[in-house]
Amino acid sequence: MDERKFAVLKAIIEDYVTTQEPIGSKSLVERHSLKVSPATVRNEMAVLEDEGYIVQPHTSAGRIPTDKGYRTFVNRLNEVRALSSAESKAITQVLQGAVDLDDVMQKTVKLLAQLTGQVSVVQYPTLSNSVVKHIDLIAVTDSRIMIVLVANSGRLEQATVELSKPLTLESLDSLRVKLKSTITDKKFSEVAKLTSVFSKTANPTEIKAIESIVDKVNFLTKESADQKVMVGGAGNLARLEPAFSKNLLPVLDEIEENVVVLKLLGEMASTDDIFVRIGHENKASNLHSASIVASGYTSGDSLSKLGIVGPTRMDYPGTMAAVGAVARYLGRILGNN
Amino acid sequence: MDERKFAVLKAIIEDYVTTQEPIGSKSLVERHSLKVSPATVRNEMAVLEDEGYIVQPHTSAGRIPTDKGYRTFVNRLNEVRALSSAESKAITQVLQGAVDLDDVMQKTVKLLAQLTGQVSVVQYPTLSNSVVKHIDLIAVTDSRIMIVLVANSGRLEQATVELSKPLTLESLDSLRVKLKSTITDKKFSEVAKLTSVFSKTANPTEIKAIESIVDKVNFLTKESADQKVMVGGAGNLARLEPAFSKNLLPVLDEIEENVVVLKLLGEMASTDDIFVRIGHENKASNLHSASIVASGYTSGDSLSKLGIVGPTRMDYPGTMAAVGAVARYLGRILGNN
DNA sequence: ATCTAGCACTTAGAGGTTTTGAGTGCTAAA
DNA sequence: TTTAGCACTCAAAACCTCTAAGTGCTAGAT
Repeated sequence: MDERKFAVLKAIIEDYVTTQEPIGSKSLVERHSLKVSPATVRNEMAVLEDEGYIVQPHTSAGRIPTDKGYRTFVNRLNEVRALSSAESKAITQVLQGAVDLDDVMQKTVKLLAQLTGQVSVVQYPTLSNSVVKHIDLIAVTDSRIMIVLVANSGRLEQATVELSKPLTLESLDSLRVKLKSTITDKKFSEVAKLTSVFSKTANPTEIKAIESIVDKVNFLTKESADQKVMVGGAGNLARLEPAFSKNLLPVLDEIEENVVVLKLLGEMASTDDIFVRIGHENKASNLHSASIVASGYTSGDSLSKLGIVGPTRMDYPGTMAAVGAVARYLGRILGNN
Repeated sequence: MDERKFAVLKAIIEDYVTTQEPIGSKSLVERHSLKVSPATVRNEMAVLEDEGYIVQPHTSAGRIPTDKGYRTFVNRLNEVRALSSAESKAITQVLQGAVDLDDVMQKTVKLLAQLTGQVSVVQYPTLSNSVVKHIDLIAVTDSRIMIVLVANSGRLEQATVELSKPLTLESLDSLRVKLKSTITDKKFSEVAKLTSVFSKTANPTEIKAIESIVDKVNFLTKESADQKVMVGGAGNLARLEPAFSKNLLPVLDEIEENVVVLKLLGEMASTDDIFVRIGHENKASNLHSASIVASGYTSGDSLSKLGIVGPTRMDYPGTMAAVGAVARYLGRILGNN
């Protein structure tokens, strides 16, 4: 595609994104300082339409971009726009103020939603490559044990176990010590293997209690525990056109279920590039009018993901810049460098 | 207000809530088995309008309830409708499956949103009356200390402290032991007082590190740490009329800030009755077309709150039943009886 | 003393028509 | 290759009419 055609496509996309209305040749020439006449632009537009980059909603209307149009536009954005200094300042300030991991995640998800005006999703740092930094068993009542597990990434997992018979403080202590020495500094993915010997060596009367505690520990360190995400800016949905949010509502409901989101994010490239999936590039048919902009972020040795979901008609450069910047800062904060 | 007038008001409210359209005398008589003619109903309606319980959007239209109308309707609901057995079964099943407090809160907020179809808010169990069950200091790296604090209610608080100079493992151990013995089984509200002596006795080279750790502990146990809520069902906003959600959007933004919600909930009666605030009964003017249904719930010795925000035109009996039931079950689950 | 049938009156909104204007494609000249 | 000019298209705005659901009032029925 030659330079001028692309300029026209770009202008159409930019105007359409802001006005949300089909763009005609005349207003295009006016708003952008293209140095040709509307008639020339019309000819270019006809070609662009033939080639599937734009369409006319009806004969006498202007043009709107197709998925293909957005795609080539995004592909040509060789370099991601830098955020304004105010924006990047905001990011650092907000994230710096966070006290713990949950707080960081919450602030991040909110930040992303505000910067982009879309629904945002942030995955917790994955555990599988993490190392157990600390484990503790706490008797909240005498038959209710709370397990606290801390990863070197700072992520904390907890669970409570309800025992059918109370466990004496002594055996809880001994179990704690044994667990601690066995799994501290080991990878999360190895924990289940390491604890498998526990049930054999235990005092028979306590075997059941110990088993259920160890089970829970294994559960917490299992892959599935990775599947944790935070969703934010759901209110932004209401700001968008009803037609769109209607489509997306079921998705949102599922988003709160985490599973779908993880699948979405999982499908994204696993590098820390910014990844964009536009309209029909999404497999799920209820996302055919939606785009996803995501990026990986690294914290220590784990790679996790974050991103936003919005209508295909969105400000890609701005959104990509925001997603990229937030991913970068988040990695920095978590990686502590 | 005599019996029949109330029956008419009630019928109008019920129909209006479902159809969302002004209700006329004829359709009223048809749908409800009032044993009088439309003309009679019309007379009653004229009186109800004079007294401010209902209004006509325009001369030739039916009537819609006013805030006052809803209010008297709600006040006459002397006994809260019981939930269907399917519903209460769902509640127990969902809540029983939760593994830890965060999970309980998240499931609760979601449940409430689904049952009522509104935006829901649940406050975490307050800490001020809780007792410290456990405290631990964990060196994530040598200059990064994580503090873990568990309340007898099962609520867990964490924070990380970044030290300017690393602390030796020995002094960390001694601090941990000292902290543990000082504040375990003490009320959260007393912690700050108890730790105030720490800075005097500490080894001068470590004084700064210890101070910042103790500071953080105090911060975690301070009242402000109480201010934690979870919001859910924001997607429901998009389902409601745009006119309404437009009004409520700024509120939702703030809701994510927690502060407003807490204020809202705080204003509610502190008993565990179900509390309803309708339209203009809300002080905030952007809530003038919204109603709040809330209830306190008790877990152990702490009283916290939960509720929903929706348009004035809502199914009060159903919503009140749901809020009440969820509050009751939540208290039961957390109180562990 | 109530209730109700009947009727004249009101009016938002549904349905239909006209007008407008932004946009197009094509042709022919620059 | 670009552009001015022009006939053509069509969604949406503006306007108009008519309908139907609703009302209040009056006078007769219970």
